[in-house]
Amino acid sequence: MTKHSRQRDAVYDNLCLRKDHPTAEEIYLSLKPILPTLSLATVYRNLSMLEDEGKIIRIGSGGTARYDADMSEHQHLLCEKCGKVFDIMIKCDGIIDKGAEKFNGKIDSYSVLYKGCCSDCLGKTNNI
Amino acid sequence: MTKHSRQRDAVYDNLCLRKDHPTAEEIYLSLKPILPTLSLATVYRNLSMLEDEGKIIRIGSGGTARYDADMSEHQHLLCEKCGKVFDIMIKCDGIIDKGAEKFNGKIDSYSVLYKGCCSDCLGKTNNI
DNA sequence: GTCACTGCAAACGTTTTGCAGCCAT
DNA sequence: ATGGCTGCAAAACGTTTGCAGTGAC
Repeated sequence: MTKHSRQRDAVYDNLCLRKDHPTAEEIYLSLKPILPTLSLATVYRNLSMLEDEGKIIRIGSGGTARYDADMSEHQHLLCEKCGKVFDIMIKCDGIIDKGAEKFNGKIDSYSVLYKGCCSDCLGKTNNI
Repeated sequence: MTKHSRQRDAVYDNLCLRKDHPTAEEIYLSLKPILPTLSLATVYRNLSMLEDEGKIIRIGSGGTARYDADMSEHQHLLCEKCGKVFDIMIKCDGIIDKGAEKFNGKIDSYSVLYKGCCSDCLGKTNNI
């Protein structure tokens, strides 16, 4: 069914190598010099496929979607000043059981999104 | 500064009365019969204002934003079959401290988004 | 009377889709 | 040679904005 393509591999490899949590367009811009004919639509298509395959996750933090190829259990923090997303490497043991006690259905997964301010932005003027 | 308006009160009241977590358009459609001249842009503008005032929260569950006027501490579950959002009334004590231990910045808030299947959808055929 | 508010329409940014051609299998 | 993939352009989608006019204070 699924064939390989230079473009799909490039999108996945690019995401694996980066520690930030790029948007589709950031991936596109980063690959464009290497694959000059690459189209943004192809990046979107491949990101969806990779997400469906469970190889990457989409972080829906509000407006623009960001992506992450690190599938180990961890959570994210959204810096409300600069909009960047940071990893928080914690496991929340028991949080699914806790939720299941109060919910009359099946819980498959959870994700925690913290909001706050990253250390870079804290360092800059605390004023407006 | 902030004046009252029939439209803003209507949006807020509508959201308070509903137990589902409507989108902006669902609120708009529900108010249109009562306020026939109401515009979708006004609903969006008022939802943003109410959010800024801290009277409602926006649930960013992926594509379309949903809103909730219940400001008590609770979390949400997104049913992956029907797309509805359900309340899960739990407090995750200590989860901010836990995150703060692993993050070099300031954490203001957290939200947990569970994914799974609601009891209604579980009841229906488990097949595709 | 002032100024925040509304309605409308047009603009916006992100994401999806239709299509003809291409390339991996 | 098949059919999943690509690039392009256009469309779709949710949301925001500019503007002239209205209504709350």
